[in-house]
Amino acid sequence: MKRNRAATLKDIAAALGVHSSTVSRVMNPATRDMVGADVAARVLETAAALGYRPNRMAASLRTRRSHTIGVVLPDITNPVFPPILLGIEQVLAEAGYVALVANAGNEPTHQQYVVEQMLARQVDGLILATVTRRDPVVERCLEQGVTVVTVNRTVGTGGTGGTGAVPGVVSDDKAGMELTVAHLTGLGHRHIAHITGPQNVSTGMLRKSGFVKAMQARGLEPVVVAGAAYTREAGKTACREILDRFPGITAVAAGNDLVAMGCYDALAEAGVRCPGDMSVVGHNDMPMVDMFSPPLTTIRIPHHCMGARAARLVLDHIDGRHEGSPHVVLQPELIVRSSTAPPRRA
Amino acid sequence: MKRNRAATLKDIAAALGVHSSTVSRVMNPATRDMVGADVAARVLETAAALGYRPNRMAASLRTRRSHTIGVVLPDITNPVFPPILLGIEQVLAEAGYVALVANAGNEPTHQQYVVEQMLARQVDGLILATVTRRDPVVERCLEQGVTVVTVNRTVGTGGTGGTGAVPGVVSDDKAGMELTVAHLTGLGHRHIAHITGPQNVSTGMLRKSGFVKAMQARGLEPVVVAGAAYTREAGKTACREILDRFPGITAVAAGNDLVAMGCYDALAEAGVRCPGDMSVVGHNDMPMVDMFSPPLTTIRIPHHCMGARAARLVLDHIDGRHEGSPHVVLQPELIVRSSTAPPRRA
DNA sequence: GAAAATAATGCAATCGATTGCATTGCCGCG
DNA sequence: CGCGGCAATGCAATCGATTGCATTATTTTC
Repeated sequence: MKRNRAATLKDIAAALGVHSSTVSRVMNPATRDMVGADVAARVLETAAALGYRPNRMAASLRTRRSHTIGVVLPDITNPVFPPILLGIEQVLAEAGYVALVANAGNEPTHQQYVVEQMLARQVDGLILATVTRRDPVVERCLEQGVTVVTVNRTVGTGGTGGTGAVPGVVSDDKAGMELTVAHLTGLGHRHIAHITGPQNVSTGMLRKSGFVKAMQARGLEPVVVAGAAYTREAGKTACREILDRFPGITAVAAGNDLVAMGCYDALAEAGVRCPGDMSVVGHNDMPMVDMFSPPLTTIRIPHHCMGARAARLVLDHIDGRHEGSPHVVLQPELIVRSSTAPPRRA
Repeated sequence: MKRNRAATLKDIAAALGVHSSTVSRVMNPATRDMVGADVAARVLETAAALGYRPNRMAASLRTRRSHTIGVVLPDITNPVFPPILLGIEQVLAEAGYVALVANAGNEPTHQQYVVEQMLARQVDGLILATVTRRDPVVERCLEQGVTVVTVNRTVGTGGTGGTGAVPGVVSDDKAGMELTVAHLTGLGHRHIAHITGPQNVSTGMLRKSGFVKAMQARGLEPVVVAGAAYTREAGKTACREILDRFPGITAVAAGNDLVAMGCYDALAEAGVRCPGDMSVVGHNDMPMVDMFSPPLTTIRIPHHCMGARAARLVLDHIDGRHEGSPHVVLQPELIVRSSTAPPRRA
């Protein structure tokens, strides 16, 4: 029958006949040497004996530092996010921080609600994977001086790098499309279509403009079909449209892997063979796309690294280290598998 | 140039010439009617004007309720966990709670560390997806009277239901194997092997014993091969072993879908065709297994529901509602796709 | 040997919200 | 008219840890 209240600084202090402030100093390694070595030793000892665990909430209230970072995702079920989250957590953990994670969907009002909840819990910063090019949530955070970093996507229309107003870590989406087009034209394709992602998010816009630019640089006509969303369903619909309206097309550059999956669905339905009759390239290199039939050729993005860098960015910002560029652009890589082949008649 | 400190109860109180306790009562809907309607209205009004956001940390310190639940996962990168997390979050959000999520791997010392971090942040309860049948982390939590619920796995060896000492939400693993064996024998298979998961976790043990029981009930010889882990690599190794040591086997019941993926690898390598020469059944129905070649026949587990029920269980426990059984066993479902077929010569 | 510097520790306010209890004012009822 | 009772609000302690300042005890220095 033990005490059921957890031990506090005061309990330890009382047990040793010292003041709680002394115990506090011992507990913090940075101030430990302010107190005598013998006392410190005894404090540590009884702290262990009592199973003392500091109440970080109380500390946070006083210091205004919660050592907690809010991570806002649109949908953890999308396989690109788990590796990002993993990277974030590893870096945070090393620094003694933890992540408050929430799925906020795509609705700004709900996203705002989620962010409010996090702010009410005094998070020291936010990592947003939900941002649109012009994002009301980000704007509110900026107004209030909240530290915020974007990941995977960026705010602003700008070039590859974004506006710079909000730090962020992204893949070089334009470069990714250049790789895609280079690969496809290298195989002999000349009639290539791109199924876009949503144009209100940076990835959707940059991949599209990257595609157009890469095609034009080769003197080819870019065919662009709008995808309604980054989903399998949207990919299927868009691919059907290509099959109907652009019979000459021999290759599809999908906005991402989910969209590519939808292409597979549409092609199978229409009896068009991949890669025999139609090549498909994805974007993201989600786990398991190598198991598909055929294994998907796609653009690999360093997701884990992306999360890690984003976490480092927030932590740096919190500690006042505004070192280097606030914007990190990672280079993607082409992974050639079996969904691409030379066009039937070159 | 506004104030940079966030508005507090006192600020509102000062602005209206009332006491902060009055403001506090207005802010809490439950105590709102203790104060005059006119005053309440004015308080609400200036709170909005000042952009007041309650500091939940301060409230938590006083009330000893953080409205935060710790969720401990072995690896968010495993596709079974995101839907569970989604289910958890939805239920928590409805109740005004948020989730503190951490990947803790499989090492008990690191898991313990992660749990300590969460406890230090005063989580109101824990949902553990990491538990082994005899779990040191759970035992420590129990000692300290921490509310804990397991999900996906359960502690204890017991029957399907587990020991009952720790509430948990699981799929009926034995029933899942019964479905698998019934399906396979229904196709005409008589020589079936099972690649187990780790035997120190409940799913590994229950699926194995479920398999053995289902086979014996049909008078068939159960062939069991130990898988080193729930990974693609372990599945590949174990499947090779089956090919080598048990040439008569015509079907494999894999411990989970990742293991089934490994089987695909081993079969492809050995030039054994699936489902022609060898049928494969998975377990979990991870997203995208329908894209595999061939699409995987597997056991579907209601992951989302599992997470939701687990969250409800913690919340009930926190609110002192120990209603109903602390153990929830969900029924799995067989999803027949194309990795299973009658054996070559029945 | 006395003054000054230094080390070790105690004191008390503070962070922001909550809540049991005390106080004030008003109303109704006999 | 006076008192019980109720409604509305103020008061102050509290949650647990942190930290600037004050107070001792100890050492150094001249």
